[in-house]
Amino acid sequence: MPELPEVETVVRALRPHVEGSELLRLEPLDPAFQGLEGELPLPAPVEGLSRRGKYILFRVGGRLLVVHLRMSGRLLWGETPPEGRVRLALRFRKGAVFLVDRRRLAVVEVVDKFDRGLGPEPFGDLSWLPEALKGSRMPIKGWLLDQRKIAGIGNIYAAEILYRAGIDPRRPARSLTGEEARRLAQAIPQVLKEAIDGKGTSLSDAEYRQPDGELGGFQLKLAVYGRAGEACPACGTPIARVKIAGRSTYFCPKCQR
DNA sequence: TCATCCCTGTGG
DNA sequence: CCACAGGGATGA
Repeated sequence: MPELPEVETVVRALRPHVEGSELLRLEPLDPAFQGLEGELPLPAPVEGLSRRGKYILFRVGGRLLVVHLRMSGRLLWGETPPEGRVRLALRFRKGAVFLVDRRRLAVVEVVDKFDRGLGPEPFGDLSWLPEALKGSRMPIKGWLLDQRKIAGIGNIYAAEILYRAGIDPRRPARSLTGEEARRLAQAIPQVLKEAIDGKGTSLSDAEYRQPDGELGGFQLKLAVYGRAGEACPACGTPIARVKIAGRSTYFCPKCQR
């Protein structure tokens, strides 16, 4: 479910609640998380809350509590447990962070050092991109989804970014011209920032929520994702859907070449 | 570089 | 009933 914009939205919303607050205890409500509590020297203040790619990092007592929401995880802030399958609670004096996860795919662990082999964040100077694409025969869509190459892009935003850049998602990465690669390098941070401004994408109300339970807003601005058969906003051509690397991929066959 | 699997729920 | 779902680790 959550890609970078959703994870960033979650981190920004939780930060004022947890940063500098004392984490009192970790309650595993799902057996998979038993034993996690012993890994942290509690109680201890949360020294920092940050995001790297799609990972959420709580710095506590010199260690890192790492959360990845995968497809269906949510982090909600509240005083009492929310509806749904609550798997873990991080208790503070004034409330708690609840991990809700319908599919039980979310991952939580405690580490001393965070190293997942992630590629660079998709912001700032992306002038390295054109050169990086040259080595790969992967479809450009698959390349964008590979977290080792660039961190944080998922299935929705890969589609939206390639639409914005006017590039066919099936093209081998190394077939992009310098001009196309530069368009891509522009589209990546543009689309992601717009999605963060929109507080993320909630496609169905069963999935992504902000920590206060509200839906995101960017689903209203999606140009192609989930819109197979609908008219391209620019040219009216029906949006096509194909599978790339096992994932549904949406694009405009006329605008994206 | 690709299928397969993890897990559960929903929608066609 | 089966296909599919916003992610990613794994092994061929």
